Amino acid sequence: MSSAIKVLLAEDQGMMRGALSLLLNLEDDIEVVAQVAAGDEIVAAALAARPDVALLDIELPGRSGLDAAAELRERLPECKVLILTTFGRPGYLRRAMEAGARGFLVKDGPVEDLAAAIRRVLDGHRVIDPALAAAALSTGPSPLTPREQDVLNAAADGATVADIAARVHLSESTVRNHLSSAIGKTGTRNRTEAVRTARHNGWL
Amino acid sequence: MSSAIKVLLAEDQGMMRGALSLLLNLEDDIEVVAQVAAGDEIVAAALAARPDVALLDIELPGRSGLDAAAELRERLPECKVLILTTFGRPGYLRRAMEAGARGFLVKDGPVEDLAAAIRRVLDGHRVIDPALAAAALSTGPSPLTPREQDVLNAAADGATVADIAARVHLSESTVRNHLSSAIGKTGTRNRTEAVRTARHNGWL
DNA sequence: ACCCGGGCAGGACAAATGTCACTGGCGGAA
DNA sequence: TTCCGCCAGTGACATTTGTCCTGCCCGGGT
Repeated sequence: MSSAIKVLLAEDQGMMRGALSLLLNLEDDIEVVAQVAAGDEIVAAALAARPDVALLDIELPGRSGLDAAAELRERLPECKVLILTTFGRPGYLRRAMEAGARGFLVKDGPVEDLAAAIRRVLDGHRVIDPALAAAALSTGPSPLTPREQDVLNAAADGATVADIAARVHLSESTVRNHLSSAIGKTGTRNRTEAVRTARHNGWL
Repeated sequence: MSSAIKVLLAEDQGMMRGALSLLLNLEDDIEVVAQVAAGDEIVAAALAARPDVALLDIELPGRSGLDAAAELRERLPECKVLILTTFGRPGYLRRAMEAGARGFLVKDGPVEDLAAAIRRVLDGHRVIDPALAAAALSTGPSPLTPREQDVLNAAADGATVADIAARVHLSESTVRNHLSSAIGKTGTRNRTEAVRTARHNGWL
């Protein structure tokens, strides 16, 4: 093989990262040329290593993999992005596509899928679980406005209205209104349930 | 090698399970003789395959790995249990030790640790991250009574007092009392925070 | 025998939460 | 321009939540 496929691997869990890296290197047409554990290291590492494919987790410390994917499209368009995530949330898939990702894998499927997906993506194909795609389409895009997302995020760990207001720099009244609106849009009964379903749909 | 170390692997995430399995099988003194994805399949698989070491995740569908570990000690005492978990919660470590586990690994560390830990555990040693052990000791055991844990669990997804009362078969008054008590013991301000810190400490 | 912790339950009360109506500013689309 | 959605804020209101106090039952330990 004159030129192996160069892969960048972004994954925070050490054991997972190490195992995937070893595994991919066993394939004789794939070479892991960079590994990072944090989202804010992705772009710099990619610019240095010039991978053909970037294999990105979404939930990473420092910066979301989706975020990094969007910047990669600008700065290194020849690098194809393949998202590899624990959760097949409809909103994640939608945002991944909007960020220019070429494929979307969940960490459930068999490992064999991984190398195959990398090759298919490099060939210009898209790799998406059909069931997941259907779910994403049926769920529709997020109904939450940016502020509502902010407030829900701030409310996620049990903060009081006063806490949230301080964190987001809003009046308590406004926070209450945004929370109420988010509860309404998610069809739930309180902020905790609202956070739950928003998370479940990948809206946060 | 006349007799390789026989390992049972319990892990719900398909990609992780596959990768670890392949990886361990690369070691010429280790053989993965059984793989399960659910907690309630562990004991049956172990009785059938008679592994030397059981590598168990904690958070599994069907049944907790800690639970299964306790039963394994009864039914297959010659099989050493090694816990492999995402979260190094103090309470998890404590419960793992009480369930008779011989080792406790978090999925962060390097993959190389894994095979080494398996060999050490088989040799009769215990494998525990010293920092984690210190945290477990300093945090102390769970202050929550069984009922308080039930109620917190039922409250975790945003259920109202009425919902919880119905789920746990208690009066609303009693639920409020248990919640208030749990909030006090965790040093928090509301049920959401109480659930958070109880989870964080591995008390649920 | 006693006390004590856990469990269960009810009532009363203050505080936090969720809802609603209404105001106004802003920017984009028709 | 007018309309509409998002944003920000206020005030009033009903509901929920959290706290505290009371009482009772039980089982284990001293």
